Amino acid sequence: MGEKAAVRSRLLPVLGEVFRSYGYEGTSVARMTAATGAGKGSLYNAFPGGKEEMAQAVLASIDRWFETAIFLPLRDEPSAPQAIRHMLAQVETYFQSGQRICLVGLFALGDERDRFAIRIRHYFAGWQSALTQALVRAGHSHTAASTLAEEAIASIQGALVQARAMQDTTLFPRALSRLAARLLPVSLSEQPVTTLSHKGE
Amino acid sequence: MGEKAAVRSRLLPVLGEVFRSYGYEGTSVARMTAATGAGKGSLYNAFPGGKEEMAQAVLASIDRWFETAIFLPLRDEPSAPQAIRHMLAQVETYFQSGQRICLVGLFALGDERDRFAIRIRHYFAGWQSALTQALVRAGHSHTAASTLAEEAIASIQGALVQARAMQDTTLFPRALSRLAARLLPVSLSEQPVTTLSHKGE
DNA sequence: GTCTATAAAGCGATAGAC
DNA sequence: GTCTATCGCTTTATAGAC
Repeated sequence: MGEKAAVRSRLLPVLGEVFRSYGYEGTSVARMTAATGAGKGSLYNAFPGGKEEMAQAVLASIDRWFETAIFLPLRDEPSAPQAIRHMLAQVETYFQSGQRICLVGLFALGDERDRFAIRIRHYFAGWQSALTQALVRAGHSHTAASTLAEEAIASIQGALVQARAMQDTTLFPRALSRLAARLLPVSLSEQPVTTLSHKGE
Repeated sequence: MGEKAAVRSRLLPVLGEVFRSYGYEGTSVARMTAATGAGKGSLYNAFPGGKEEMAQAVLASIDRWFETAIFLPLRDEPSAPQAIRHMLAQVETYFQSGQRICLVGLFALGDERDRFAIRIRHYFAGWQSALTQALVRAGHSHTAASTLAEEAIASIQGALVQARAMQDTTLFPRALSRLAARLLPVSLSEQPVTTLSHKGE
């Protein structure tokens, strides 16, 4: 069982990229074997539930990554502005300046929303909640913070759609730097966002 | 030929909703026949290029609708604020308060982006250009208007993703009313956009 | 012009050799 | 545990009756 879990976690990142590239319906087992190098037998041994279990596991691993890398710092980091800057830097890296899409957002738009509703909702709600907390600690009222968080998440998701539609690699970083200006107090947002690579949590 | 075009335009709206519901890969000919009531023969008679031609035609019809209903007023309406209010009202209706997704945005995120790149880009670029023109007429500098237009389109696309992810029907109208506050001068934005319950932030 | 029957290919998933 | 062969089933697309 421990061995199976090791194989799963080795396959998960690759499977994630396949789902990202082709969507849920467009991802075939043939494409998975091509991308992972593993045979059908290995894939079904690691994920007896087949394609659906693979997608569920991929979504869960994405959720875990965001939880530890972004949400947790947003909730716990003593300096709220630093946590927010950290979020923006992590988001820029994770989405590769807009050249990598958000799989959760893709599934949210499609028919897959119903199948993966709980995980999709959990991801967006977790982000909203964590960012709201950071904004409250940064001095905003709760209602203002909640609104601002909602706007920020929509801006990120929208910029990912827009950047891919326009095939403009400058668009997503531009959206993030505007976001920095809106989320951070003026005196603090003067530090450039993109260049500060992981100031830590 | 004229008859064929009539059949096409009768089928297009239904095919559009099927693509919206199931995505490009998820849309099968069987689902099309079920939704339209037409047999496979009729579908392939109207669209000899099959599924791809159908999707191209759907995207073209969406683009035409936005062009006449939204982009053209944004460019030509003498009162720029009125054109912008008109845009927001049309967007709210078209996307059914966020319960209907943007097919162009869905295709932009997926693998379909490459196949339909020109049309997808044309849709987003046309919107960006028309809204920028309206904002310039409303008194913004060209660079400010361009930035604001980019932000507005991202906010709309992002709010559609977010609304579906959270399954929250109040989210999209809320995003639109915030947008009204940002795009319109204060004195003019006091007029309600639709029946908006939120006066802004 | 619209239908049904059918073809050829690909799909997810399983079985069984090793 | 990993592979290949294979099973049903569905897919897109075509052919031909009407």
